[in-house]
Amino acid sequence: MATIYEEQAKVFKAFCDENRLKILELLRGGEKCACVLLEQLELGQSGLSYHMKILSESGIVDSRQEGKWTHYKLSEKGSAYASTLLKELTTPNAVTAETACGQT
Amino acid sequence: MATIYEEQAKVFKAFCDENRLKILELLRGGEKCACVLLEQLELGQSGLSYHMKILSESGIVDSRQEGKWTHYKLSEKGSAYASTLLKELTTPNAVTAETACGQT
DNA sequence: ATAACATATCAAATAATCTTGATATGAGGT
DNA sequence: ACCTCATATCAAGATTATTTGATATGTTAT
Repeated sequence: MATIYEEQAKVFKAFCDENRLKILELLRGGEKCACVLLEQLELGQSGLSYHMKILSESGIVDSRQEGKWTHYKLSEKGSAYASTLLKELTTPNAVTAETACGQT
Repeated sequence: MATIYEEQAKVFKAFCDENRLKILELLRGGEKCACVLLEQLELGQSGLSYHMKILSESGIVDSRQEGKWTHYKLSEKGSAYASTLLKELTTPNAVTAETACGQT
């Protein structure tokens, strides 16, 4: 069972690795087959598969099977969710008052 | 010299660790002194310092010295930048056309 | 200047992530 | 059924991140 923090972290892991950022950059150009991604990256086949799994699990990328090929694209829903989550995590909530040093 | 990808990844590392997410959650309640954060987390002093450094370097958190104490708070600027960056990284750019499998 | 305290840095141990090569799975074609 | 190809999974090693305890730095008070 994953904590809520682990769930949230999973979303942002998509953006925390150089190879994954490169993959996302490629996907901004539209849906791509794994074989096309493989051509454009300094990555072995199993390495690409590893990163695509992380991207998929983050929700940022959607995949679609077409015969032997797997196609990947940016997920609008996933991206919107990440965006919302980021805002949530960085927006002060007025409820709790500021506490000075030493106070409980 | 860091690549642009490393720079981008640095921003999102803030959100990729359970302890840092807890710290951000606390900071949503307003500026906090390190000693207050320490009380509320399952972390040693050096561990807290380690994570606060990562958060500061991500730009998401600002720090302020006041005598012996260091106060931390969410950075509006940093959060806004992260938000913009996330959008950038996940928005299709119309320029590049989609490529079918096997095409260059 | 010295002592007491808050925080930062360092170094070593541990844990998590990433890479790589080998093998497994699953689809299509013969 | 068998072969080929695309992708996934596994396992081992390499790399990077995190934790922990010890020490260093810098501030305030005496």
